[in-house]
Amino acid sequence: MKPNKEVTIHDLAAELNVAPSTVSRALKEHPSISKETIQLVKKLAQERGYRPNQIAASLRNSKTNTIGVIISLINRPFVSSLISGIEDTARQEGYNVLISQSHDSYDHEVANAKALYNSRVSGLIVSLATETLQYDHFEEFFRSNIPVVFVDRVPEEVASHRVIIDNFAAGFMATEHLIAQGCKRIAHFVGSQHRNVYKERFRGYREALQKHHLPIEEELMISGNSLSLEEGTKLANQLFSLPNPPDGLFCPNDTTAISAIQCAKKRGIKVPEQLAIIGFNNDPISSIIDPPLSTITHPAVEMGKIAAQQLLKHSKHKEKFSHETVVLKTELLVRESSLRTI
Amino acid sequence: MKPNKEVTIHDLAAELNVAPSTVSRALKEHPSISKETIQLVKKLAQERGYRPNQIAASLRNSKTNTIGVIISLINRPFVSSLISGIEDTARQEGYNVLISQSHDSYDHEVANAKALYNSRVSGLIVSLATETLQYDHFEEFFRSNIPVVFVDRVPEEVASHRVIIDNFAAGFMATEHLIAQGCKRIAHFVGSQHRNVYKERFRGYREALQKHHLPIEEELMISGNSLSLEEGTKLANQLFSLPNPPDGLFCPNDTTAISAIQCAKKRGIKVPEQLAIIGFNNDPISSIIDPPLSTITHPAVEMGKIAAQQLLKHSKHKEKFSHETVVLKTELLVRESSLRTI
DNA sequence: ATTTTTTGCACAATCGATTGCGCAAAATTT
DNA sequence: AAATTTTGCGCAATCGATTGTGCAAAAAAT
Repeated sequence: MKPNKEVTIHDLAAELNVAPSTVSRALKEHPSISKETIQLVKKLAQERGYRPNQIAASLRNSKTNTIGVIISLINRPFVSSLISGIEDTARQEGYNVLISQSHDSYDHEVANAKALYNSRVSGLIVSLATETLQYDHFEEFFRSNIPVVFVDRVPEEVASHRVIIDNFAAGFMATEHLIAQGCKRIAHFVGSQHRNVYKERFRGYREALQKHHLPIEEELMISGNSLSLEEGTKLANQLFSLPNPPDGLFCPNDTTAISAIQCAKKRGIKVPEQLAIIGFNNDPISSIIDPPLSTITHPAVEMGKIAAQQLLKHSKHKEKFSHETVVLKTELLVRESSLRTI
Repeated sequence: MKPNKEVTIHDLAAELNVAPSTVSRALKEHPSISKETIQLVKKLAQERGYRPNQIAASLRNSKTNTIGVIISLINRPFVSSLISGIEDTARQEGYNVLISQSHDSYDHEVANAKALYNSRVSGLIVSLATETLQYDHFEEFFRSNIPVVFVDRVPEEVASHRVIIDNFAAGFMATEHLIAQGCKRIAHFVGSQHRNVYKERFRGYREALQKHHLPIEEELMISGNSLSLEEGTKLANQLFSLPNPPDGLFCPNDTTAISAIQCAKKRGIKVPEQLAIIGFNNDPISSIIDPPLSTITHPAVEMGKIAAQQLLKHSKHKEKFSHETVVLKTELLVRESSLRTI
């Protein structure tokens, strides 16, 4: 057995005294090839350990059977679950998944988009970087008719395929829950207003307050950026130092909610008695912390699956420009951090 | 501007009245092309928005500049961090990263290996599935001289490139720490003995006991499989139901340690006073739980980086068969769950 | 038995970049 | 001025699979 040498359709063709084109068609069971020839070719292919060269096929077809993914950072619970969903679905359909991290930087995102475009991906799934405000780097995909599906963090200005949740409704629901628990002064960590997710959650928060005739107070809306554990601690300290501290807190992610709980503990603020807290995402950690964190479920794996399905549908059937938006359900998950026995 | 039509070196060549080969060489600053021509070509390439077609280059070179990755499941903290490290390093060098999940199933792993092989990846990074006991599916990579680097969960029987930690030393260290805290009956959740990581941690545990003349008791070594949160709860309950329960517990991952802490809490077992617990991995969750979990640090991101570096080194220089094993440092991270004030 | 249709396959171009070989013009040496 | 070397670039094959076109043999229709 020669090493380093792959069997090609030419080898098979030569051995069977047929043309390479016949072998190619036989392997695909093309109707213009007789059953006997098909059997023969397939048998020999099996014996010789023939493996189709995807690269050659990709070149010929200008199609790679590869999905490109651009996300912020893989090692975040939501993101890794999203990718997990994408990968499972794509691989079942025989597609490969190429991933790239933007690290929430616009420049990285642009560079990754270019790289994936050059790699001739069949489609692209994107969850935008926090920084991203313009979307020119996706234009060439649109022009080349390569489907792009945005997930979770989507552009508001661009007509596109989307898989999202109703962040407004979720924010509203979370806030209303705190109100129902008797909270009168409800604070919010305000995420980057560039991104739909934080913007909408914030809007939901404000409208819930309005609906229930609670005042909207500037000092209770503290702006963050990365919404990391560290930043969460900073924001929480800021909040708890107010002369008139809040009795409820809606965090736009679980990470900062965790920070808030820990910070509250240190200061001797009782959760949920003195301060009811609710997060967002249902990260694994939210069920572990003490007290367990109330949160909004976020169907990450399912989002990934659906995004991949959308992409494959458009990639295969070349349906053009029926920009669909899929909105997935979220649920209020009440745990102890917000549950008062009134 | 025509849509759907990519600029090729032929287009550039035609416009400049030179041969495509000249364009190709000019773009690579090949010495046999004059400086002026290089300038000319590069300028036009820029203007026309030329993008090299990786596919065509890959076909010609039988090289894809793509790294394949096979891991168990992306949405685990250790794994996603590992991939993050791989991706960062690879992309800096202009490589793409193709990921696939084995879901800890041997069959999936084999299928993914085949798929990645057919995609002609330039190299492969693998962390083995729990189930995997034979390694034939990597043979074709070896034969084709495609570098394979095993990370963390590596085969013991196959000569290969490896990036690992010293699981034995870590297990020993963890156990000795519990002994130093005054524990006399130290339990261990025994992971799958197919995998080096759990096997070695277990061995470290036993040898530490021996060194300090503590009895090795069968009933304190409880075997798990998935080592999931759910399984952890089961194992913990089993352990705590012993007539003579342990006063120390070394878990081979943080997940089961978390389960154990929660289970202990429910039963009113005080951690660390009655039961000192130490985990493994330093998952984010370990610092959040109450009491904070002592653990062994596991340099996931760095492992990914080094694995990618190893791979790229071998991929580029085609160095053959100098199977290196890189062993990374781990540290004992003492938090409250094991810290007794003796 | 001849014409028409169908069947089964071969030929050759194509996808786009790469590279060994070779040739002519320019530069250098004698 | 002639011989030699160097410089700069073109030609054409190659990587492996795909596919439109065409042609001969077999099958069907007249």
